[in-house]
Amino acid sequence: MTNPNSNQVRTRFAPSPTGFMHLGNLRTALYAWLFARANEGTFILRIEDTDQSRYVEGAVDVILDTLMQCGLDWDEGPIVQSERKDEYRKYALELVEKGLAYHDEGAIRQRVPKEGATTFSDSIYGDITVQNSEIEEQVLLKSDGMPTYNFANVIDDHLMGITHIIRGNEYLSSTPKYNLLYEAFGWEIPTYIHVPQIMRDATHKLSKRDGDAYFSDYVSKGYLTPAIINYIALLGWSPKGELAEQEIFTLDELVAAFGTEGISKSPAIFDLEKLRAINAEHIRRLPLDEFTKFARPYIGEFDIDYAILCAALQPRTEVLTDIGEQVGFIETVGMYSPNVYMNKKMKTAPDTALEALKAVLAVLEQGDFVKERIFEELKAVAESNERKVGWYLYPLQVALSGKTTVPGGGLDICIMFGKDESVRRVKAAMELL
RNA sequence: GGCCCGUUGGUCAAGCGGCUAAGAUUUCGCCCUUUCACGGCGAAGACAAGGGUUCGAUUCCCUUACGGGUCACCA
Repeated sequence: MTNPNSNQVRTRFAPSPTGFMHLGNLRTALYAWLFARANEGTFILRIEDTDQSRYVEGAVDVILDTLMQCGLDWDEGPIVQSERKDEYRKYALELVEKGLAYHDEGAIRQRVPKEGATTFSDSIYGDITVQNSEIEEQVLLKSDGMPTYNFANVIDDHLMGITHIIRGNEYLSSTPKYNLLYEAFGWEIPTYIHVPQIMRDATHKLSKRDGDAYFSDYVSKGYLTPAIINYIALLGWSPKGELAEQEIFTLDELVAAFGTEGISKSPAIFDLEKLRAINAEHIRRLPLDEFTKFARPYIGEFDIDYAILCAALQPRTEVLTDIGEQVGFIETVGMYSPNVYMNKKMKTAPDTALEALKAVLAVLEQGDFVKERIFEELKAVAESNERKVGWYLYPLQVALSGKTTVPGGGLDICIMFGKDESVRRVKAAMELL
């Protein structure tokens, strides 16, 4: 594989192809990638498929596609463990020869000293000591010839020259076993970086059965990939120093800010509200044409001014799926109660609407159909009657949409529709009054 | 249950022996405003409990409580 002698940082992401991409796994991949990139190191992808019974067709593609979509490019791999059976067998037999492992019912087990203790050091949790009597003599090579995760992991991490092992802290308690293995082979022990878990609530992990644990779930729910990455980066890690206040990050900014000092020891609860807020901020920061590209599929095809609509939609969209409901009035006004004309602040009511719409219609029909002109003239009308423009514009909004709230002002959607459609809708609304 | 790990507002979190204990989000006010948003300003809300150590503990140590992880020929 590669020379294990280089001093360069080498990290890896080593998922099992068992289904969709879990957010916890994705975050681990993100940290490993960030650490490699932040240190100008190498990021390696390895597929841990030593349990054939758990293999899911297409799962490897999901892993590759997700990483690519997220911008987590790998420099080496994917290395597939099931293709390397002979390698593991060789090392297992070497241990047997040294007397550090033994055959047991077709499998090969690690021999663990009965006495003494094993101490390992973790960058996040510090030194952890475990009595050897607590460590079980685990299987290294299964009777089907495949290595166990624990064994293949050590062999591959060494052979691939991994310098920093970044993984979930569910592996914390099996780490002494790895050290014993490294020592048995006389290999250098890598730096361990165990990261805390992502929880659904105080007592449950974010798990598959909740239907909200997978990356793809959130993409289909209208979240932007960079926002998801941004959010999960912050689950268990926070920037230090001058960047401590920053919360919105692009992937490049994360690379610049990332460091293991910022990784937390305690688990983090996944909070949908916060994800929404971060997603909303990412949406607001999009250039209008970018936002328009994302928004178009949620709007549909109409003869309207999309630039006006999308500009109005952008600050009002927290997740892309918010859009549909906001634009429903474009296709058709639908039924609505006259009470919709009631607005305390604008001092409008069903019985003031007709007079307002008459005045509006006159202004709409007479001159150029541009926002500034229409607004100025309506304002003049309003002032001469000692009223606010809203007294006219709010009824216009209702006439055009049948809604109490729309994206943008009444005049904005009027321009968005254009003269013909607007006049048609205003007249239709007046018929109902 | 044994072993290991953790515990700052509802949530994410800063803090690393001396602070009126940051910030974000959420909620609620006010301002801006052609609705609603966005934006601006403000408010509410936290060191799990008890012992030590110390002139002084959110910070260090111990105990308890609570939570999590792990004890597979799964990863």
